Amino acid sequence: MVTISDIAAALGVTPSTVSRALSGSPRVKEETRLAVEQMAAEMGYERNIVASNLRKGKSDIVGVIVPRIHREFFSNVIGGAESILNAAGYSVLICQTHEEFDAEVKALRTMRNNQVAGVLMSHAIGAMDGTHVLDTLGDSIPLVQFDRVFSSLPGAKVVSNNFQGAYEATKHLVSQGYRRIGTLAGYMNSEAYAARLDGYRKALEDNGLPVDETIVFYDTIVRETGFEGGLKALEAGCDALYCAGDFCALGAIEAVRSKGLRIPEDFGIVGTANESFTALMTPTISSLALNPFEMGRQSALAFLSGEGETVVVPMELKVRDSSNRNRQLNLTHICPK
Amino acid sequence: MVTISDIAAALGVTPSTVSRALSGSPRVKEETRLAVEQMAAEMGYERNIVASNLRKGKSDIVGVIVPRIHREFFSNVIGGAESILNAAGYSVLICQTHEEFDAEVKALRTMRNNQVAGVLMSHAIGAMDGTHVLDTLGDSIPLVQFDRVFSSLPGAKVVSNNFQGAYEATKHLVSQGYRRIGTLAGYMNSEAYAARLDGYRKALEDNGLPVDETIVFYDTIVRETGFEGGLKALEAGCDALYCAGDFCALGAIEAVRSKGLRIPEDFGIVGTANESFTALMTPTISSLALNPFEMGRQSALAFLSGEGETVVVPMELKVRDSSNRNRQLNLTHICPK
DNA sequence: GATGTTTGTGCAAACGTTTGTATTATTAAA
DNA sequence: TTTAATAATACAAACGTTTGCACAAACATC
Repeated sequence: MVTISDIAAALGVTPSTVSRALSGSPRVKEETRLAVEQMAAEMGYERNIVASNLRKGKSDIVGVIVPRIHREFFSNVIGGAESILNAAGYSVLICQTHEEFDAEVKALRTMRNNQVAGVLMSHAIGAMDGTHVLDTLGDSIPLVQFDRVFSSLPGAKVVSNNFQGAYEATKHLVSQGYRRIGTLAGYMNSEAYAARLDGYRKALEDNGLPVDETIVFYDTIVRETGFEGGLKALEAGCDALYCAGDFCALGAIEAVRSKGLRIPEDFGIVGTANESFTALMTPTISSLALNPFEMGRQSALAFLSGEGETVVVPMELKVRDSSNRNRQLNLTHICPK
Repeated sequence: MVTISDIAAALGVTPSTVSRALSGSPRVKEETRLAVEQMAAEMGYERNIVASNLRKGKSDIVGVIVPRIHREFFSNVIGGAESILNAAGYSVLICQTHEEFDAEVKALRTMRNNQVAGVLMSHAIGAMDGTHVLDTLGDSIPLVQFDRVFSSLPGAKVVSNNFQGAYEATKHLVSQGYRRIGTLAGYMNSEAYAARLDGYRKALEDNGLPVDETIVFYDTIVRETGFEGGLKALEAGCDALYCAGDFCALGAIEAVRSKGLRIPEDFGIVGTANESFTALMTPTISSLALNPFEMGRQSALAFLSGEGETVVVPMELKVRDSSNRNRQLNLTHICPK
């Protein structure tokens, strides 16, 4: 491995001059810089980042902590963050917590020991509050939280606009002429789900429809509970459902079909998250898209800017066949061109 | 930040003793080790990994380079690798290449500068051979390639058993009574697709069916080309298709349906990759599953073992409704319990 | 031409750890 | 009791970079 000392020796200068030349300090003559740069290229020099980091007490590595890398949402967040960070000269160190508190603490410790320049994280379900973050990370490492955030912690936060999104989704169902719109609401211990429920309620109110608590179905997240929720909604006379997840929306669709009803003519469905399968089903499923890539970008930008503000990333309603009564089913994917 | 010198000072010993005590060297008295450990805990000491790495010339970071983090396959590979590496005390540094050669070189350089303990990688489409890897990485950093490998490069390789997998998939179609089985074969400049085609051919041969080149449809990868391929297969009198991808299988299913035929009664379909949507469609799509998580695990294990062997990860045929003539459609997902 | 100000380099310490060698304390053998 | 062996610790250099300070040369000011 060739070092700055080697370059210095080759040029008859000192390592400090080489260091300054390579880092673009104004304290070296233009001529010297050129000579150094040329020699560095010639000798195939690459700065030893580890040594540099030790000396500077900072690294160009940013830690990202997520519950699970291979969940679509998180891998997209990582992709978004990486796109910004890489361009800014940072690398990304990944840890997953598998939703466990202990693993989250361990991940934070890993980040601190590696002296990362900052940490972007989304908390494990198992983490009840944020005290462990401050304890482990100290206050010298900037923190950015995304999606699952503790407002008690300092630093920037990047979240989805769940209220507004659910409001739009519900309003869309109203605009399509559905009149008894229920919801599969998810778990209320999650802030995100609670906000979606609020948005749903507000949309009904604002559009002159009654808010009927008997057609709010809680704890419906996965396909099976979505199916059950769908059946209950039918019994309760619903003609549409805003679903706080896509898997439960899928279950609900199957429930509606099992009763011989048509979608979207007889029953409308909007899911949430824009999972990739929603665009592939027949009918395609309307979904309120999270924007994980953008959340990743915003998290990275928040880290780079160093400001501690909260960024709200809008959700986007993808109107597809399952809620679109006004036009023919979109069959372009079945019969291309 | 508390250092080993602080601990040493507090105990009236030297930093070297503290270092040895903490790393479990047999050259310190049991009594001293205990005292050091206790003091370290008391003072909240955490080893500075950067300094340690600099001195040792090695780090406990393993680099992973993939074309795109948020592709399902790769994020699962990363998840698998991380599960092994984390347990072994390593952290994972991620770079993506976006399928570009230049980005791959940059990623390799990042890895080298960070003095990673090893690199696990899958090459970008844009990389034509492996010379850049050797040039950039040198021969001191162990390399493990997975999925997209250059056999010319040294080190371990982890690949899927495409030949065997396609063989099994095709044999399965034969066993279900299909007799004119075509294939949507994909791009032949990819080793993986070529191997699948070979496996398909061999299975037909071994089962006494003719290998008919007029029902091998090339360059069919995405949904649209799959739809076209499906139509052509119907015109050619096929009653089944082995598809080298899941998206083209989806297209083929839509083509079959557009002609009013039933699946699997009139026409059988098997896809490849086990994309998550295959289990969610109606009917569910049989698919030849890659095993990305296991490939990640094997890559990490290959790195840890230091051996340069090639590991072949078996593919697994997931028999679902689209090719299963022998039993009723699997409706458990529609009507739970 | 003496004094003050830039400008460009060199010197040397520092970042926190690890590790080969030297030194001391302890024990065993003669 | 002396000597040899061993055990435990101290010493000091190293890893490669960065950076405050010192220093010299070049230039400007009066």
